[in-house]
Amino acid sequence: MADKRTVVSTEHYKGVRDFYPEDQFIQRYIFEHMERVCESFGYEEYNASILEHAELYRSKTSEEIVNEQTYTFTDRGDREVTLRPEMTPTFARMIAARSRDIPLPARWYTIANVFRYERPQRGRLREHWQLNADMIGVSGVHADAEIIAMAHTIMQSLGATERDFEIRVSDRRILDAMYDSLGIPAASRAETTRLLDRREKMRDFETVLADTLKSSEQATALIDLLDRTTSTSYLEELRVALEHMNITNMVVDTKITRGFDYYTGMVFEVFDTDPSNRRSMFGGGRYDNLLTLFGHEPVPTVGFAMGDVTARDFLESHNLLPSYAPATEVMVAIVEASATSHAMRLAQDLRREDVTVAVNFSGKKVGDQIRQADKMRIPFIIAVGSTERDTGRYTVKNLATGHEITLPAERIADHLFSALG
RNA sequence: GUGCUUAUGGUGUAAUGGUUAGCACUACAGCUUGUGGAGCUGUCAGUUCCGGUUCAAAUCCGGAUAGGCACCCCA
Repeated sequence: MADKRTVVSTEHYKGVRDFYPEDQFIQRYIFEHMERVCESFGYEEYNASILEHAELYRSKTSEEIVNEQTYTFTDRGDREVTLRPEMTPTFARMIAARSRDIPLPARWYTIANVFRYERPQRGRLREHWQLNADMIGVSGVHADAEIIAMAHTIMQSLGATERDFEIRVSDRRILDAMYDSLGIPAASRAETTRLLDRREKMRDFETVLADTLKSSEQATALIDLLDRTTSTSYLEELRVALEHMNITNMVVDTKITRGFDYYTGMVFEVFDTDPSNRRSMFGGGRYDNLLTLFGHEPVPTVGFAMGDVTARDFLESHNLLPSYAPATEVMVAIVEASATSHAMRLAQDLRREDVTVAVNFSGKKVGDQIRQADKMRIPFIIAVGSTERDTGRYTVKNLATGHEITLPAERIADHLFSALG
């Protein structure tokens, strides 16, 4: 054994994950469903570097997030660089940079990894992947409905039914109207909104709110207004639009605010209805002013983001995770070293017919090679030795059923595809 | 950043402060020259790290590190 002091740790960095093949399989399963749904709604895929100028996040996000919750460093050319903590500013930047060339409305999506420097806990890591889907250039209830419909369709494509989750919807304009009518100054509105976002988790909510507003009368009046507001005509229009698309698990919940300053209209969050995991999984909303950050005129935009960690937790708790299957369909077992070249040639011929083939060079006994294929859950095995080389006929064994069939090389691929469905 | 809690072979676990730290799985080798999933045998491999208390520490104490949970904050 090597000297302990010189050995490098096999542990991954704090708050990030290794994706072993079984993990990556699930990751890919989730991503493929997201991609398929987005593209079925006419969304185009885009991407960008994880590195951004730090200033991109300074103006629109709070001080604490930039200073304490991002990975920011100075590069060798004295530039402040940040590992993207979210995708929306990058999306807005890309649109603003080419706004003359991009026909609006545009529908874009990406599945990107984002980073935040904080203490990891359940559902919150330092790196996670999230789907971001945004429609830019259209305002109104039908665009809002489409975004919610995509979130809904993704949940269904992953196996969830409407009983498994609910879509809680509100509208930032409800709050704005209340702030106006109560004469709450612009300066304390953002903080008040963030406070409302945490309302359900707080015990002394009313006291803190009165403190923030510096007026217990205003606090009481605001709470009273909120509690009496069950819906708005806009949200009811939205409900109708969703019901036309057979989406019936929307509920109006004026307590949904989504903490961020940039939302300007509809906001929503998707909740798990399982009593043991009754929490917000992901959400989104309308933000019509983000392009002004780049000196651009406002452009109406609505979007949402869905993270892989919460998606995986949801699938796990609802027993919806797929069971692992490798991409490899066939293992070619070499039973005599003299047949190795012949086995590799066979594998190459099968690959040309779109069969995925791994050749086993271990030199172990056939039984052990079969055992390994079975353990790796490879469905078929073909043993190749001098007999096969000389006759040109191969025995294909289905490891799940034990069934064997002997065929000439050119008929193997067809047999496999019909057996695999 | 704060608090609570946990840490034993690769994995999962066991061990009143007192034998050589036990068991299962995995891996590897063999019983077994071309058809497996079983069985048997054997091998590799562990008390996270640093310090303290004690005749004696996996076990008690302090610190570090890492994981989990909650707070803070929420993209």
